[in-house]
Amino acid sequence: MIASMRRFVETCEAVSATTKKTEKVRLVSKCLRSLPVDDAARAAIFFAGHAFPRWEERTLAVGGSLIWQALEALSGLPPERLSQTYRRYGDAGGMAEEVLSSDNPGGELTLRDVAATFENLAALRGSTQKLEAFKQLLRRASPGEAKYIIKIVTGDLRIGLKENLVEEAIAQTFLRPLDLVRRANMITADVGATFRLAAADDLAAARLRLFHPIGFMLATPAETPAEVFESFPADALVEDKYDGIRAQAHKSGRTVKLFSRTMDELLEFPELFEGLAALPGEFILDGEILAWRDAHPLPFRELQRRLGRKHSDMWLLLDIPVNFVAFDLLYQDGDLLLDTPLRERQRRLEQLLGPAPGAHFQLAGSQRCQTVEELRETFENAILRGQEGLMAKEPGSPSPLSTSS
DNA sequence: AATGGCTGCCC
DNA sequence: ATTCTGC
DNA sequence: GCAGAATGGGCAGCCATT
Repeated sequence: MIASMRRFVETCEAVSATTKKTEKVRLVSKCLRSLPVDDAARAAIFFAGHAFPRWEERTLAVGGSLIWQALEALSGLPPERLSQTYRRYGDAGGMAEEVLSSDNPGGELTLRDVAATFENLAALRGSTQKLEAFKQLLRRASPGEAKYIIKIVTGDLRIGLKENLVEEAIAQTFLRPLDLVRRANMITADVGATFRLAAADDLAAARLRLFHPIGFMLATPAETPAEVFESFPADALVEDKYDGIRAQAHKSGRTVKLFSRTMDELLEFPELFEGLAALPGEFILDGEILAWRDAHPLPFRELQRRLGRKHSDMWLLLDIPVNFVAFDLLYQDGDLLLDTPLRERQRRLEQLLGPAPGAHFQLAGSQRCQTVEELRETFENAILRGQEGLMAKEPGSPSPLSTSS
């Protein structure tokens, strides 16, 4: 019985060695199948290049510098040699594998060990403590294991495998419909949890939890109005493309939480909470937070100054006012609306916000365009109003496929 | 107390 | 976020 | 056309150093 971390590394190497997606999926599936459920769930997260489930806010705060220091200490090599090796790989993981002692057979580490060390690293304070703990982990690892530990720490395996393919591997492992797997993963935002649900044949039971962010629908760019109509032949619903911060608003009772696209809680905009709390019922809104003054959006740069602050500064709060522009309704009073046509979601959204959304709130004005000329005009108009571009959506689409132009 | 490096997170 | 690349 | 890889700018907080 080989230790689970070694199996993980062998699979990564094999995945890296092929360019075929189906082969990658097969390899990952085989690995997941061979592991006990707890380990497989951890492996699924690691395969996706994450140290923790996506919805979690914990971070390791171990970056290039700390990795460098650890490798310098463990290899005993001079910085020039390290730089040389780094340049050859362009990747700290690859560098580690070459630079660390190949006398170290490793092979004893389990995925559980690695996960436990990540927990520890996240909990430790200060780079000094983190460096020590990190070096200890690498000392227990073979060069190959160190390579992938570092890749996970830097948040990217770079072996042509992303969470998308891990979802496919999960579907294949248990012969579940891929849609169901993707849906469960969107709801849980935790590919390890998704693995468990699939293993238990319980994917359909994945339940939305308010105040746990769900996956965001991302946009794909389009160059011209004509391209938009290639995607949506009939007609398109068009909104301004806002240059702000994408945010998901969860509300139930008097409780309100905002989440960023990376599923971190946004605490920097307290003036938005009251208005959201005052709206009726339970819901999840999708929208954009904009710096906004005198009926005009401010440049993103302004808004950015309010980001990342632990304590909201009253001056800044007055200096850079914000609005929440709602453009979608993903959940309302027990109904998950992911499969509901956009028209219907927008109808419910309008209803929810009412004719006069409170201060700090706007409903994204969506306009229907049926010809290329119409769309071109709307686009030019948007630019004149200081917008970045347009978002185009298909009225009947369940999940908003969006474009800018 | 001030500075600068590092890290993370927005786009 | 954008841009590039390989399939 | 797509998914994945590679890259960039700018901000704030935290920690180590001085």
